Amino acid sequence: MAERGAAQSSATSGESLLFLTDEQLRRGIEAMFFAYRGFTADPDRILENHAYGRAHHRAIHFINRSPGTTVNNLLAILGVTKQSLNRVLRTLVEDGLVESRVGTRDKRERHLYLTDQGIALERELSEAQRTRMRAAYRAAGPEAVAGFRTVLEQMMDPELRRHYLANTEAGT
Amino acid sequence: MAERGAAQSSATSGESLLFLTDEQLRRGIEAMFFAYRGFTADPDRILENHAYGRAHHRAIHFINRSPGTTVNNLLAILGVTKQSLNRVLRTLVEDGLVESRVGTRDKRERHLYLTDQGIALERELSEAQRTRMRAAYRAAGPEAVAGFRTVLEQMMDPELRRHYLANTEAGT
DNA sequence: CTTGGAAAGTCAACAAGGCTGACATAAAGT
DNA sequence: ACTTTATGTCAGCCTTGTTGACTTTCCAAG
Repeated sequence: MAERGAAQSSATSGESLLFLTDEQLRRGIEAMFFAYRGFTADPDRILENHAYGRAHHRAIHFINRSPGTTVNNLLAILGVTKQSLNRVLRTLVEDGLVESRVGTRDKRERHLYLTDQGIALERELSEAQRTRMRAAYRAAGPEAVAGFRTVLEQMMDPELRRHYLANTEAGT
Repeated sequence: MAERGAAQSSATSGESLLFLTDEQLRRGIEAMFFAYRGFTADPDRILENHAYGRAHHRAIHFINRSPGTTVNNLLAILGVTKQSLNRVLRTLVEDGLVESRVGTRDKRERHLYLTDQGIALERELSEAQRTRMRAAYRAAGPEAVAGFRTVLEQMMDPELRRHYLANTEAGT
């Protein structure tokens, strides 16, 4: 009962729009919630042993993706304040996981690189995450994976979608 | 360069396993990251106006999904400590969005219900979230949506998958 | 060459929302 | 009667986000 809204138009159109009912949308919302929990669970466990948090993981991930990226660029991707990011970067630099090099062209900029130690932690974290993702992909099959990626891309803010698409092959 | 691991077996097997390469997995990981940001962006904006946070949203969502649910049940779904959840529930009850009724069969239990005011906020939040999800679903199409849901379900911890599957039609 | 503004860093203070540990109460179960 | 379960609460801690103010560095335009 009480399934209003988009569901109604399914009779209007030729094709079935049942996948747009509020009920189906609610299912999708909960799927995102529960899946994201699984998505972060493995890295979170590893980070505990290193006295780091999810914020450190994010920084490490994107520095690894685009070595030499600037702080400003990272800020745009992560969407936090520079104070927040700086606190995380400082501990990573102090602990010898990240190197911050003054820019050659523009010496105001700091270019960020993972050290060997940083690379090691990145591997540990991303391998755990990939293992879960790989199992999910394998179980779901290639067509499901294509749909998965399509829907996720559509859910992004346009601003962030740029960052997602930006590294199709080059950045690594 | 340097695309090792699962990619290799693509030649071994008959079907293409290119969707299991580390590069494709990394893309999926970033898709989850950026999409989840979009997923929470709209409700977060609304919550700010009401001086609530994401934790309140989660509680409201699952109480709405399963009216009369107990505190213990909510704890299992949300995966936080009772102290953490209690802090959130207390403010929601004080503000008149949630009603906590002593159980009839077992008087130790508290059954949680949204008040009219709580229902109003839930609508506002979920409608914002559904609007984005609906746009993404519509743009991606039904087959992509099916794949999306399949992969997400595979990514969940088995324990949480139970809660996801538990309310196929009944709970609402 | 000076000056305006951008990029980056820092300090202080605060809030949300996690956590642990300890303890209280009521009710159910044995 | 005793134990276990469900819930609530107090105190204190941590991470990670926030704002605001301020400094340093340095490019670039006047």
